Amino acid sequence: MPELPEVEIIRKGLASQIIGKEIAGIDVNLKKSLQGPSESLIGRKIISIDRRAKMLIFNLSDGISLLVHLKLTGQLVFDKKAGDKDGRVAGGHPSADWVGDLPSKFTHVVFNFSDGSVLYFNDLRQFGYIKIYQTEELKSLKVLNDLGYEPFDKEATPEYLMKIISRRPKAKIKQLILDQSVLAGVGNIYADEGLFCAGISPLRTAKELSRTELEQLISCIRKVMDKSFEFGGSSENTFVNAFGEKGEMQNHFNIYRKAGKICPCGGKVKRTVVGGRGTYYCPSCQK
DNA sequence: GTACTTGTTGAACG
DNA sequence: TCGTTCAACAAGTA
Repeated sequence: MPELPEVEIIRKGLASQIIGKEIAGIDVNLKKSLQGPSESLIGRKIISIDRRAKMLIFNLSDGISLLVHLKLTGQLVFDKKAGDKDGRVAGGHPSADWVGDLPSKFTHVVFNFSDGSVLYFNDLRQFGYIKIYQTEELKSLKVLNDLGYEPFDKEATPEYLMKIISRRPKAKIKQLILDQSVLAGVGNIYADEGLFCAGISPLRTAKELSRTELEQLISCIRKVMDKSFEFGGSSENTFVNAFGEKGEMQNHFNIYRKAGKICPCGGKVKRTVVGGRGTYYCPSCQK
């Protein structure tokens, strides 16, 4: 499930390949996966790719933008040549090809570029989407405007969090950092890993945290995300980069999905539920 | 066969 | 109006 680091990895990978390419044709196999007048995209070029939280924004020529959310199982995979997955490997990377032949039965949208290359949108659980907008419309789009600062923004400070906490005195710290209007781009994995790194229990009421603890937490979320960039993202579920390759971060989790395992501190990792989400923590070193 | 998982939205509630 | 809780979405995995 792509969170901020994974989406950023996809953004970089795609940007290195498809900037300047012209859309020659589009196959829409599942209507809800591509919302809007798809025929209006024909002939447009990809100008740039931005990321906001866990969303990607493709800016096309003539003031059109695509807003892409991969949700739980969405994938964007680029092939240099349609029907030839050897063309998927860029820069000599060995193919950890886990996606297999494309299109597959989970390929819902296919962008065919004028040079014969292809971009596949695959989504096993069909929660993800690509929406077509006028670039201008994005400024007033609720899903974008409601987002809080990202963990790497300089505005993401303990004071920023304290201000939010004062409005939400009952919220548990994990619920707050998972809330996209608080820290945009943080998902379940990096919330748990960040809290573990900071030695803070996900069950703590946010209001009880000191300024120092909040500072530690922010720096820890950055640290685990940085680590994920290094390892090419987490592929615990269905994440692959733009070339269909898995990341390695899941082999370096300290706490996520480790219920019953022994924590480096010697304690036993527990699973519980916070805000309706599976939550992993070590009661002996997270206070 | 059944429970569970996951991010986000939207509805219902106080 | 605001915060909080919870169902809904899909489909594979345990």
